[in-house]
Amino acid sequence: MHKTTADMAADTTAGPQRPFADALARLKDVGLRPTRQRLALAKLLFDKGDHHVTAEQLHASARHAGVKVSLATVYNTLHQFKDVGILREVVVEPGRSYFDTNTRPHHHFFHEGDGRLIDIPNESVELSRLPEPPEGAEISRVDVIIRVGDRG
Amino acid sequence: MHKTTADMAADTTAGPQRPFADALARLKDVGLRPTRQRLALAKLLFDKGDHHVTAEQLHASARHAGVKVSLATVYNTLHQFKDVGILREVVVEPGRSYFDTNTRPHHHFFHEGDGRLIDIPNESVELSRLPEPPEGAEISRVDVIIRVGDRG
DNA sequence: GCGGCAGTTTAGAACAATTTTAAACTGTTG
DNA sequence: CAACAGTTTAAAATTGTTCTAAACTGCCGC
Repeated sequence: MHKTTADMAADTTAGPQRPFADALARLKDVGLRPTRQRLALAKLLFDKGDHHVTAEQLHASARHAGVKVSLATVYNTLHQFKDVGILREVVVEPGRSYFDTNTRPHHHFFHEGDGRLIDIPNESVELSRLPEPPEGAEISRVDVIIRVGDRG
Repeated sequence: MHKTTADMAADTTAGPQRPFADALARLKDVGLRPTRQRLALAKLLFDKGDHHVTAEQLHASARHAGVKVSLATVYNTLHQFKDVGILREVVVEPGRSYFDTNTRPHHHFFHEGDGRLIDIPNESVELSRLPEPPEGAEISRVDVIIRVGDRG
């Protein structure tokens, strides 16, 4: 009836880019138990290059791909992946979170018209002066968000 | 019973910094009818230097100051002020919007521990290289958000 | 001053995104 | 393969925000 975890791990016909084993390895690496839903979500997230998704979008593509997973689990999983550092959260719009599979240092264009988020490679932005952080605090990350609109 | 708008305009005992007339003038400038609640909110926002508030916080300080205003009106007013450019919206946390009374170009520290937002003067950040915006789009704003946490 | 209408305010309902809850399920370990 | 911790789930709860329809209030002209 259901595919077992072993069945899925054996399935090499799956992703267009990276083989399934990578998702398994990745989960083991970060110490998350490789369950059926985590493996499936990891595959959807990491088997097709850098991109951005909302929880709703990932849930939709999972169901679309025939994966039975609840929205709550998608939220849980996204946050776990973020906590262990294989995913990064980007906040650009009030009331909606995007998750970015690119965890290398980089920045973003945000298109205010259609809400699309586009990666900017780190080297394309040069920050030649930064202020001192407030007393007792240290910088954890610098986000540059370039908001764009359609040319008038 | 109630103070009239004229009564409020005549009240010079009010704000610690700028006189009330400024809020009135500001509203007239941007073409918003100076109602009792808009005047009171403008005073709370602009009479005490640059700062950041959420809708809930502004609502709380209004009621604390004895101003009778609904949360819906606070939201409406914040958005109107933003639309006419005397307020700016800053998005740093999923599910919560901050409004900034400083509309000059500048950036922010965001303290991940306590959710506090701190202004960074424009000159303290130098962006010496920026990428080309995507085809057909133009840059409307560049936000630099420096996320900080307590030193470990 | 006063009538009246457009612009405002409001309480409360409605909404959307996200989180929590408590119970059922499943990987792993012995 | 039993058992327990970790995981998933549907459903309810929460949170922040927006909408709605009705009541109210600045302001203009007389």
